[in-house]
Amino acid sequence: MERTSIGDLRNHIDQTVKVQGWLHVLRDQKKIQFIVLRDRTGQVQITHWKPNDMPLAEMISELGTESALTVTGKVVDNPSVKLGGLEIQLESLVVENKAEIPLPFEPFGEIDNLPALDYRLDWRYMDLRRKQNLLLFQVQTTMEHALREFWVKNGFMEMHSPKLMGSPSESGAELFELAYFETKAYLAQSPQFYKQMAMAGGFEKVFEIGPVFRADPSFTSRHMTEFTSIDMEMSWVESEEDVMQNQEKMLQYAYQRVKDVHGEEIQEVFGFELEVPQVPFPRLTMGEAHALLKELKYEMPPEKSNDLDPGAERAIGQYIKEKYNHDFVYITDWPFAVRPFYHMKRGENGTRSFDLIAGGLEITTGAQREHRYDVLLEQAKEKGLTPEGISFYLDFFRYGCPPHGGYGMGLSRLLMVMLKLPNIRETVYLFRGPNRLQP
RNA sequence: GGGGGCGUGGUGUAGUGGCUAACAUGCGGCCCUGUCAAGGCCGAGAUCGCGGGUUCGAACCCCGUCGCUCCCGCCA
Repeated sequence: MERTSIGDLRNHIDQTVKVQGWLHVLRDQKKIQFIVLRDRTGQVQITHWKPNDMPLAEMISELGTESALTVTGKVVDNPSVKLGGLEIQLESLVVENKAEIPLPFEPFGEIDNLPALDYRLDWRYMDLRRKQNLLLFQVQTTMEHALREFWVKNGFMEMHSPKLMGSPSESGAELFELAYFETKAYLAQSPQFYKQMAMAGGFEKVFEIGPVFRADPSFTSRHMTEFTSIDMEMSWVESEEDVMQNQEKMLQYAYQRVKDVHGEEIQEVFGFELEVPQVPFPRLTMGEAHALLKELKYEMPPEKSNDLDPGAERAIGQYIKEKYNHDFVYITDWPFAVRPFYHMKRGENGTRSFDLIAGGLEITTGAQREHRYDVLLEQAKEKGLTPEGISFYLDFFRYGCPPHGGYGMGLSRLLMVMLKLPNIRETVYLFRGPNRLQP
Protein backbone atom coordinates (compact mmCIF):
# COMPACT_ATOMS: atom_id res chain seq x y z
CA MET A 1 0.00 0.00 0.00
CA GLU A 2 1.25 3.49 -0.81
CA ARG A 3 1.93 5.89 2.00
CA THR A 4 -0.57 8.68 2.56
CA SER A 5 0.58 12.01 3.94
CA ILE A 6 -1.22 12.93 7.12
CA GLY A 7 -2.02 16.35 5.74
CA ASP A 8 -3.84 14.68 2.84
CA LEU A 9 -6.10 12.37 4.88
CA ARG A 10 -9.18 14.53 4.36
CA ASN A 11 -9.16 13.27 0.76
CA HIS A 12 -9.23 9.65 1.91
CA ILE A 13 -12.35 9.46 4.08
CA ASP A 14 -13.69 5.88 4.34
CA GLN A 15 -10.58 4.47 2.74
CA THR A 16 -7.97 2.22 4.33
CA VAL A 17 -4.62 3.99 4.26
CA LYS A 18 -1.03 3.56 5.35
CA VAL A 19 0.48 6.44 7.33
CA GLN A 20 4.01 6.68 8.65
CA GLY A 21 5.43 9.02 11.24
CA TRP A 22 6.35 9.59 14.84
CA LEU A 23 4.38 8.75 17.94
CA HIS A 24 3.52 12.24 19.10
CA VAL A 25 1.25 11.46 22.04
CA LEU A 26 -0.25 8.27 23.45
CA ARG A 27 -3.41 8.52 25.52
CA ASP A 28 -3.74 5.07 26.95
CA GLN A 29 -7.09 4.37 28.57
CA LYS A 30 -8.66 1.23 29.98
CA LYS A 31 -10.56 0.21 26.87
CA ILE A 32 -9.25 2.47 24.19
CA GLN A 33 -5.95 3.92 23.02
CA PHE A 34 -5.50 7.19 21.17
CA ILE A 35 -2.26 7.53 19.24
CA VAL A 36 -1.42 10.90 17.78
CA LEU A 37 0.89 10.26 14.84
CA ARG A 38 2.93 13.10 13.33
CA ASP A 39 4.64 13.46 9.99
CA ARG A 40 6.00 16.52 8.17
CA THR A 41 2.54 17.41 6.95
CA GLY A 42 0.52 17.21 10.14
CA GLN A 43 -0.90 15.09 12.96
CA VAL A 44 -3.69 12.59 13.13
CA GLN A 45 -5.45 10.65 15.86
CA ILE A 46 -5.39 6.89 15.52
CA THR A 47 -7.93 5.02 17.60
CA HIS A 48 -7.49 1.50 18.90
CA TRP A 49 -10.31 -0.32 20.70
CA LYS A 50 -8.17 -2.48 22.96
CA PRO A 51 -10.38 -5.60 23.22
CA ASN A 52 -10.00 -5.97 19.45
CA ASP A 53 -6.38 -7.01 19.94
CA MET A 54 -5.10 -7.09 23.50
CA PRO A 55 -1.52 -8.20 22.66
CA LEU A 56 -1.23 -5.26 20.23
CA ALA A 57 -2.69 -2.96 22.88
CA GLU A 58 -0.06 -4.08 25.37
CA MET A 59 2.70 -3.53 22.84
CA ILE A 60 1.40 -0.02 22.13
CA SER A 61 1.31 0.73 25.85
CA GLU A 62 5.06 0.11 26.01
CA LEU A 63 5.91 2.55 23.21
CA GLY A 64 7.89 5.67 23.95
CA THR A 65 6.87 8.93 22.33
CA GLU A 66 8.82 9.77 19.15
CA SER A 67 8.99 6.12 18.09
CA ALA A 68 8.86 5.76 14.30
CA LEU A 69 5.72 3.87 13.27
CA THR A 70 3.92 2.51 10.24
CA VAL A 71 0.17 2.33 10.73
CA THR A 72 -2.70 1.16 8.57
CA GLY A 73 -6.35 1.76 9.21
CA LYS A 74 -9.57 3.20 7.96
CA VAL A 75 -9.99 6.96 7.80
CA VAL A 76 -13.33 8.03 9.24
CA ASP A 77 -14.88 11.45 9.43
CA ASN A 78 -15.54 12.36 13.06
CA PRO A 79 -16.38 15.98 13.84
CA SER A 80 -15.93 15.40 17.58
CA VAL A 81 -12.19 14.83 17.11
CA LYS A 82 -10.52 18.17 17.68
CA LEU A 83 -7.52 17.22 15.58
CA GLY A 84 -8.81 17.72 12.05
CA GLY A 85 -12.27 16.26 12.61
CA LEU A 86 -11.18 12.80 11.52
CA GLU A 87 -9.43 9.76 12.87
CA ILE A 88 -7.94 6.49 11.74
CA GLN A 89 -9.33 3.24 13.10
CA LEU A 90 -6.26 1.13 13.72
CA GLU A 91 -5.85 -2.06 11.71
CA SER A 92 -2.12 -2.73 11.95
CA LEU A 93 0.89 -1.11 13.55
CA VAL A 94 4.59 -1.76 12.91
CA VAL A 95 7.31 -0.25 15.07
CA GLU A 96 10.03 0.74 12.61
CA ASN A 97 12.30 2.14 15.30
CA LYS A 98 11.32 2.48 18.93
CA ALA A 99 12.31 5.57 20.88
CA GLU A 100 14.20 4.87 24.07
CA ILE A 101 12.67 6.07 27.32
CA PRO A 102 13.14 8.70 28.51
CA LEU A 103 13.95 11.13 25.70
CA PRO A 104 16.94 13.42 26.19
CA PHE A 105 14.43 16.25 26.15
CA GLU A 106 10.86 16.98 25.12
CA PRO A 107 10.92 18.58 21.66
CA PHE A 108 7.19 19.24 21.88
CA GLY A 109 6.97 20.17 25.52
CA GLU A 110 6.26 23.62 26.85
CA ILE A 111 8.50 26.24 25.31
CA ASP A 112 9.58 27.36 28.79
CA ASN A 113 11.00 23.91 29.43
CA LEU A 114 13.03 23.85 26.23
CA PRO A 115 16.65 23.00 27.07
CA ALA A 116 19.45 25.48 26.46
CA LEU A 117 20.60 25.76 22.85
CA ASP A 118 23.92 24.04 23.46
CA TYR A 119 22.19 20.96 24.86
CA ARG A 120 19.75 20.93 21.96
CA LEU A 121 22.68 21.07 19.55
CA ASP A 122 24.02 17.90 21.18
CA TRP A 123 20.70 16.29 20.22
CA ARG A 124 20.24 18.30 17.06
CA TYR A 125 18.19 15.65 15.26
CA MET A 126 15.63 15.72 18.04
CA ASP A 127 15.61 19.50 17.99
CA LEU A 128 15.09 19.50 14.22
CA ARG A 129 11.76 17.72 14.72
CA ARG A 130 10.30 20.89 16.21
CA LYS A 131 8.04 22.70 13.79
CA GLN A 132 10.08 25.90 14.06
CA ASN A 133 13.09 24.08 12.64
CA LEU A 134 11.13 22.20 10.03
CA LEU A 135 9.76 25.50 8.77
CA LEU A 136 13.14 27.21 8.99
CA PHE A 137 14.73 24.76 6.59
CA GLN A 138 11.73 24.75 4.31
CA VAL A 139 12.12 28.52 4.12
CA GLN A 140 15.82 28.10 3.40
CA THR A 141 15.03 25.72 0.56
CA THR A 142 12.47 28.08 -0.93
CA MET A 143 14.77 31.04 -0.57
CA GLU A 144 17.79 29.39 -2.17
CA HIS A 145 15.61 28.16 -4.97
CA ALA A 146 14.31 31.69 -5.55
CA LEU A 147 17.84 33.10 -5.56
CA ARG A 148 18.95 30.62 -8.19
CA GLU A 149 15.84 31.30 -10.20
CA PHE A 150 16.49 35.05 -10.09
CA TRP A 151 20.07 34.64 -11.18
CA VAL A 152 19.37 32.20 -13.96
CA LYS A 153 16.61 34.49 -15.29
CA ASN A 154 19.16 37.29 -15.32
CA GLY A 155 21.84 35.39 -17.20
CA PHE A 156 24.05 34.31 -14.31
CA MET A 157 25.99 31.05 -14.35
CA GLU A 158 26.38 28.88 -11.27
CA MET A 159 29.93 27.99 -10.32
CA HIS A 160 31.63 25.70 -7.81
CA SER A 161 35.06 26.88 -6.78
CA PRO A 162 37.55 24.71 -4.92
CA LYS A 163 37.68 24.85 -1.17
CA LEU A 164 41.26 23.59 -1.00
CA MET A 165 43.80 26.30 -1.72
CA GLY A 166 47.54 26.08 -2.14
CA SER A 167 48.43 29.43 -0.67
CA PRO A 168 46.92 31.79 1.86
CA SER A 169 44.83 34.36 0.08
CA GLU A 170 43.46 37.75 1.02
CA SER A 171 44.59 38.51 4.53
CA GLY A 172 46.70 35.45 5.25
CA ALA A 173 45.24 35.25 8.76
CA GLU A 174 42.21 33.32 9.96
CA LEU A 175 42.88 30.38 7.65
CA PHE A 176 42.58 26.71 8.48
CA GLU A 177 45.73 24.88 7.52
CA LEU A 178 45.81 21.18 6.81
CA ALA A 179 48.23 18.50 5.71
CA TYR A 180 48.07 17.88 1.98
CA PHE A 181 50.27 14.94 0.95
CA GLU A 182 53.83 16.27 1.06
CA THR A 183 52.76 19.86 1.51
CA LYS A 184 50.16 22.10 3.14
CA ALA A 185 46.79 23.29 1.97
CA TYR A 186 44.32 25.86 3.24
CA LEU A 187 40.55 25.85 3.42
CA ALA A 188 39.02 28.64 1.35
CA GLN A 189 37.75 31.54 3.44
CA SER A 190 35.92 32.92 0.41
CA PRO A 191 35.47 32.16 -3.30
CA GLN A 192 36.57 35.75 -3.95
CA PHE A 193 39.59 35.09 -6.15
CA TYR A 194 37.91 32.32 -8.10
CA LYS A 195 34.75 34.20 -8.93
CA GLN A 196 36.90 37.07 -10.15
CA MET A 197 38.74 34.54 -12.27
CA ALA A 198 35.40 33.74 -13.88
CA MET A 199 35.20 37.41 -14.90
CA ALA A 200 38.63 37.12 -16.50
CA GLY A 201 37.34 33.87 -17.98
CA GLY A 202 34.56 35.66 -19.80
CA PHE A 203 31.58 34.24 -17.88
CA GLU A 204 30.37 37.82 -17.23
CA LYS A 205 27.90 36.92 -14.48
CA VAL A 206 28.35 34.16 -11.91
CA PHE A 207 27.07 33.07 -8.53
CA GLU A 208 28.03 30.43 -6.03
CA ILE A 209 26.36 29.14 -2.89
CA GLY A 210 28.93 27.15 -1.00
CA PRO A 211 30.91 26.57 2.18
CA VAL A 212 33.65 28.88 3.43
CA PHE A 213 35.90 28.50 6.45
CA ARG A 214 37.16 31.06 8.94
CA ALA A 215 39.63 30.18 11.67
CA ASP A 216 38.43 32.98 13.94
CA PRO A 217 37.98 32.08 17.60
CA SER A 218 34.77 34.10 17.68
CA PHE A 219 32.27 33.51 20.45
CA THR A 220 29.23 35.45 19.39
CA SER A 221 25.66 34.69 18.40
CA ARG A 222 26.46 35.44 14.74
CA HIS A 223 29.79 33.75 13.93
CA MET A 224 30.68 30.28 12.72
CA THR A 225 33.93 28.71 11.60
CA GLU A 226 32.20 27.09 8.65
CA PHE A 227 29.24 28.68 6.93
CA THR A 228 27.46 28.86 3.62
CA SER A 229 28.32 31.91 1.62
CA ILE A 230 26.13 33.35 -1.12
CA ASP A 231 28.47 34.93 -3.63
CA MET A 232 27.89 36.85 -6.82
CA GLU A 233 30.12 38.60 -9.31
CA MET A 234 29.15 40.53 -12.45
CA SER A 235 31.15 42.11 -15.27
CA TRP A 236 30.92 45.42 -17.11
CA VAL A 237 29.57 47.31 -14.13
CA GLU A 238 29.85 51.08 -14.04
CA SER A 239 30.07 51.18 -10.27
CA GLU A 240 29.13 49.30 -7.12
CA GLU A 241 25.66 50.77 -7.57
CA ASP A 242 24.99 48.19 -10.31
CA VAL A 243 25.81 45.43 -7.85
CA MET A 244 23.59 46.84 -5.12
CA GLN A 245 20.67 47.27 -7.48
CA ASN A 246 20.97 43.67 -8.55
CA GLN A 247 21.17 42.46 -4.96
CA GLU A 248 18.22 44.43 -3.62
CA LYS A 249 16.00 43.24 -6.45
CA MET A 250 17.10 39.68 -5.78
CA LEU A 251 16.34 39.95 -2.07
CA GLN A 252 12.95 41.44 -2.80
CA TYR A 253 12.29 38.57 -5.18
CA ALA A 254 13.33 35.97 -2.62
CA TYR A 255 11.35 37.56 0.21
CA GLN A 256 8.27 37.70 -1.99
CA ARG A 257 8.62 34.03 -2.83
CA VAL A 258 9.11 33.01 0.79
CA LYS A 259 6.08 35.07 1.77
CA ASP A 260 3.96 33.52 -0.98
CA VAL A 261 4.90 29.99 0.00
CA HIS A 262 5.34 30.21 3.77
CA GLY A 263 3.86 33.55 4.86
CA GLU A 264 0.92 32.04 6.67
CA GLU A 265 2.97 29.44 8.47
CA ILE A 266 5.61 32.00 9.46
CA GLN A 267 2.82 34.04 11.01
CA GLU A 268 1.59 30.96 12.84
CA VAL A 269 4.92 29.55 14.02
CA PHE A 270 7.11 32.65 14.44
CA GLY A 271 4.31 35.09 15.15
CA PHE A 272 4.98 37.91 12.72
CA GLU A 273 4.11 38.91 9.21
CA LEU A 274 7.02 38.66 6.81
CA GLU A 275 7.55 42.01 5.10
CA VAL A 276 8.82 42.11 1.53
CA PRO A 277 11.35 44.95 1.33
CA GLN A 278 10.76 47.90 -0.98
CA VAL A 279 13.44 48.82 -3.48
CA PRO A 280 15.61 50.76 -3.60
CA PHE A 281 16.90 50.04 -0.09
CA PRO A 282 17.91 53.11 1.91
CA ARG A 283 21.54 54.09 1.39
CA LEU A 284 23.93 55.99 3.62
CA THR A 285 27.48 56.94 2.84
CA MET A 286 29.97 56.30 5.61
CA GLY A 287 30.08 60.06 6.20
CA GLU A 288 26.32 60.24 6.53
CA ALA A 289 26.35 57.21 8.81
CA HIS A 290 28.75 58.90 11.18
CA ALA A 291 26.78 62.12 11.15
CA LEU A 292 23.69 60.06 11.98
CA LEU A 293 25.44 58.26 14.83
CA LYS A 294 26.43 61.60 16.29
CA GLU A 295 22.82 62.69 16.07
CA LEU A 296 21.74 59.41 17.73
CA LYS A 297 24.33 60.03 20.46
CA TYR A 298 26.05 56.76 19.66
CA GLU A 299 29.69 57.11 20.62
CA MET A 300 32.23 55.51 18.33
CA PRO A 301 35.66 54.87 19.78
CA PRO A 302 38.04 57.48 18.28
CA GLU A 303 40.26 54.85 16.63
CA LYS A 304 37.23 53.67 14.62
CA SER A 305 36.43 57.06 13.15
CA ASN A 306 36.31 55.54 9.67
CA ASP A 307 34.54 52.31 10.54
CA LEU A 308 31.39 50.96 12.17
CA ASP A 309 31.16 48.59 15.13
CA PRO A 310 28.29 46.18 15.77
CA GLY A 311 26.60 48.58 18.16
CA ALA A 312 26.68 51.31 15.50
CA GLU A 313 25.18 48.91 12.98
CA ARG A 314 22.35 48.09 15.38
CA ALA A 315 21.74 51.78 16.07
CA ILE A 316 21.63 52.60 12.36
CA GLY A 317 19.40 49.62 11.66
CA GLN A 318 16.97 50.69 14.36
CA TYR A 319 16.90 54.27 13.07
CA ILE A 320 16.22 53.14 9.50
CA LYS A 321 13.46 50.88 10.76
CA GLU A 322 11.79 53.69 12.68
CA LYS A 323 12.27 56.38 10.07
CA TYR A 324 11.69 54.43 6.83
CA ASN A 325 10.11 51.23 8.16
CA HIS A 326 12.81 49.35 6.28
CA ASP A 327 14.87 46.38 7.51
CA PHE A 328 17.75 46.93 5.11
CA VAL A 329 20.25 49.72 4.65
CA TYR A 330 23.35 50.01 2.48
CA ILE A 331 26.39 51.73 3.93
CA THR A 332 28.54 52.95 1.03
CA ASP A 333 31.86 54.70 0.42
CA TRP A 334 33.99 52.83 2.94
CA PRO A 335 37.54 54.06 3.51
CA PHE A 336 40.27 52.03 1.84
CA ALA A 337 41.93 51.69 5.26
CA VAL A 338 39.31 49.18 6.40
CA ARG A 339 38.79 47.39 3.09
CA PRO A 340 40.74 44.65 1.33
CA PHE A 341 43.25 45.54 -1.37
CA TYR A 342 41.06 44.41 -4.28
CA HIS A 343 38.26 46.91 -3.65
CA MET A 344 38.40 49.71 -6.23
CA LYS A 345 39.33 53.05 -4.78
CA ARG A 346 37.22 56.15 -5.08
CA GLY A 347 39.54 59.12 -4.79
CA GLU A 348 42.63 58.78 -2.65
CA ASN A 349 41.19 57.18 0.50
CA GLY A 350 37.68 55.94 -0.35
CA THR A 351 36.44 52.80 -2.06
CA ARG A 352 33.59 51.81 -4.32
CA SER A 353 32.34 49.40 -1.70
CA PHE A 354 29.33 48.77 0.47
CA ASP A 355 27.97 46.74 3.35
CA LEU A 356 24.39 45.64 3.64
CA ILE A 357 22.97 45.91 7.14
CA ALA A 358 19.81 43.89 7.75
CA GLY A 359 17.97 44.06 11.04
CA GLY A 360 21.03 45.83 12.44
CA LEU A 361 23.31 42.98 11.42
CA GLU A 362 25.99 43.03 8.74
CA ILE A 363 25.04 40.39 6.19
CA THR A 364 26.95 41.47 3.08
CA THR A 365 30.15 43.11 1.95
CA GLY A 366 30.46 44.03 -1.70
CA ALA A 367 32.33 46.31 -4.05
CA GLN A 368 33.40 47.13 -7.50
CA ARG A 369 36.76 45.37 -7.80
CA GLU A 370 39.99 46.83 -9.02
CA HIS A 371 40.53 45.22 -12.42
CA ARG A 372 43.53 47.23 -13.62
CA TYR A 373 46.67 45.18 -13.07
CA ASP A 374 49.03 48.03 -12.21
CA VAL A 375 46.62 49.68 -9.80
CA LEU A 376 45.79 46.37 -8.15
CA LEU A 377 49.46 45.58 -7.70
CA GLU A 378 50.00 48.95 -6.05
CA GLN A 379 47.06 48.46 -3.74
CA ALA A 380 48.30 45.02 -2.72
CA LYS A 381 51.66 46.52 -1.84
CA GLU A 382 49.94 49.31 0.04
CA LYS A 383 48.29 46.64 2.20
CA GLY A 384 51.63 45.02 2.83
CA LEU A 385 51.03 41.92 0.71
CA THR A 386 53.85 40.29 -1.19
CA PRO A 387 52.88 40.06 -4.86
CA GLU A 388 54.63 36.70 -5.21
CA GLY A 389 52.21 35.10 -2.81
CA ILE A 390 49.21 36.10 -4.89
CA SER A 391 50.75 36.07 -8.33
CA PHE A 392 48.27 33.47 -9.58
CA TYR A 393 45.52 35.92 -8.68
CA LEU A 394 47.21 39.00 -10.10
CA ASP A 395 47.69 37.11 -13.37
CA PHE A 396 43.90 37.14 -13.87
CA PHE A 397 44.18 40.83 -14.71
CA ARG A 398 46.87 40.70 -17.39
CA TYR A 399 45.03 39.75 -20.55
CA GLY A 400 41.73 41.58 -20.74
CA CYS A 401 39.71 41.50 -17.53
CA PRO A 402 36.46 43.49 -17.65
CA PRO A 403 35.47 45.92 -14.92
CA HIS A 404 33.39 43.98 -12.42
CA GLY A 405 31.91 43.85 -8.96
CA GLY A 406 30.10 41.54 -6.59
CA TYR A 407 29.40 40.63 -3.02
CA GLY A 408 29.36 37.87 -0.45
CA MET A 409 26.38 37.28 1.80
CA GLY A 410 25.96 34.91 4.75
CA LEU A 411 23.10 32.47 4.16
CA SER A 412 22.43 31.80 7.83
CA ARG A 413 22.70 35.46 8.75
CA LEU A 414 20.12 36.28 6.12
CA LEU A 415 17.84 33.57 7.48
CA MET A 416 18.43 34.78 11.02
CA VAL A 417 17.32 38.27 10.07
CA MET A 418 14.42 37.09 7.92
CA LEU A 419 12.94 34.97 10.70
CA LYS A 420 14.02 37.27 13.54
CA LEU A 421 15.96 34.56 15.36
CA PRO A 422 18.48 35.61 18.00
CA ASN A 423 21.24 33.08 17.38
CA ILE A 424 22.88 31.88 14.18
CA ARG A 425 23.44 28.45 15.74
CA GLU A 426 19.79 27.66 15.31
CA THR A 427 19.57 28.98 11.76
CA VAL A 428 22.18 26.56 10.44
CA TYR A 429 21.68 22.84 10.02
CA LEU A 430 24.74 21.97 12.04
CA PHE A 431 26.75 24.64 13.81
CA ARG A 432 30.51 24.72 13.56
CA GLY A 433 32.41 26.91 16.00
CA PRO A 434 35.69 26.94 17.90
CA ASN A 435 34.28 24.46 20.45
CA ARG A 436 31.76 22.61 18.32
CA LEU A 437 32.69 19.93 15.79
CA GLN A 438 29.96 17.41 16.65
CA PRO A 439 27.52 16.14 15.73
C1' G B 1 42.76 37.20 22.47
C1' G B 2 40.01 40.82 26.27
C1' G B 3 35.56 41.60 29.44
C1' G B 4 30.70 40.36 31.81
C1' G B 5 27.08 36.55 33.25
C1' C B 6 25.58 31.59 34.49
C1' G B 7 26.45 26.28 36.26
C1' U B 8 20.77 22.98 41.51
C1' G B 9 16.86 15.70 39.87
C1' G B 10 16.65 13.72 32.55
C1' U B 11 15.06 18.87 31.05
C1' G B 12 13.59 24.02 32.55
C1' U B 13 13.54 26.91 36.94
C1' A B 14 13.07 28.58 42.57
C1' G B 15 16.12 28.84 46.70
C1' U B 16 21.79 33.74 47.79
C1' G B 17 24.78 31.62 55.47
C1' G B 18 21.01 27.50 59.52
C1' C B 19 15.42 22.40 55.81
C1' U B 20 14.00 16.26 55.22
C1' A B 21 16.81 21.47 48.82
C1' A B 22 11.09 23.40 46.34
C1' C B 23 8.13 23.78 41.66
C1' A B 24 7.04 22.52 36.55
C1' U B 25 7.79 18.98 32.90
C1' G B 26 9.26 14.16 31.78
C1' C B 27 9.65 8.96 33.86
C1' G B 28 7.22 4.55 36.85
C1' G B 29 2.68 2.61 39.36
C1' C B 30 -2.57 2.81 40.44
C1' C B 31 -7.58 5.01 39.60
C1' C B 32 -11.06 7.31 36.19
C1' U B 33 -12.70 8.75 31.61
C1' G B 34 -14.10 8.64 23.43
C1' U B 35 -9.55 11.02 25.05
C1' C B 36 -7.82 15.35 22.59
C1' A B 37 -2.84 20.89 26.56
C1' A B 38 -6.82 14.80 29.25
C1' G B 39 -7.74 14.47 34.80
C1' G B 40 -6.75 12.46 39.99
C1' C B 41 -3.59 9.92 43.65
C1' C B 42 1.16 7.76 44.83
C1' G B 43 6.38 7.06 43.75
C1' A B 44 11.51 7.07 41.95
C1' G B 45 15.06 10.70 40.61
C1' A B 46 20.07 16.18 42.67
C1' U B 47 26.06 14.35 47.72
C1' C B 48 23.49 21.92 44.19
C1' G B 49 30.05 21.51 37.78
C1' C B 50 34.91 20.17 40.16
C1' G B 51 38.95 21.35 43.87
C1' G B 52 40.44 24.20 47.92
C1' G B 53 39.34 27.94 51.69
C1' U B 54 36.31 31.11 55.36
C1' U B 55 32.56 29.65 59.17
C1' C B 56 29.92 26.21 64.74
C1' G B 57 27.41 25.59 59.92
C1' A B 58 28.17 26.66 52.61
C1' A B 59 23.83 25.29 46.96
C1' C B 60 24.52 30.33 49.01
C1' C B 61 30.68 33.93 50.83
C1' C B 62 36.16 33.85 48.89
C1' C B 63 40.09 31.72 45.55
C1' G B 64 41.23 28.46 41.65
C1' U B 65 39.61 25.36 37.71
C1' C B 66 36.44 23.44 33.90
C1' G B 67 32.09 24.04 30.95
C1' C B 68 28.42 27.04 28.75
C1' U B 69 26.86 31.85 27.34
C1' C B 70 26.77 36.98 25.79
C1' C B 71 29.56 41.36 24.47
C1' C B 72 34.11 43.45 22.24
C1' G B 73 37.94 42.42 18.57
C1' C B 74 37.30 39.95 13.50
C1' C B 75 33.92 39.35 10.02
C1' A B 76 29.28 37.11 6.53
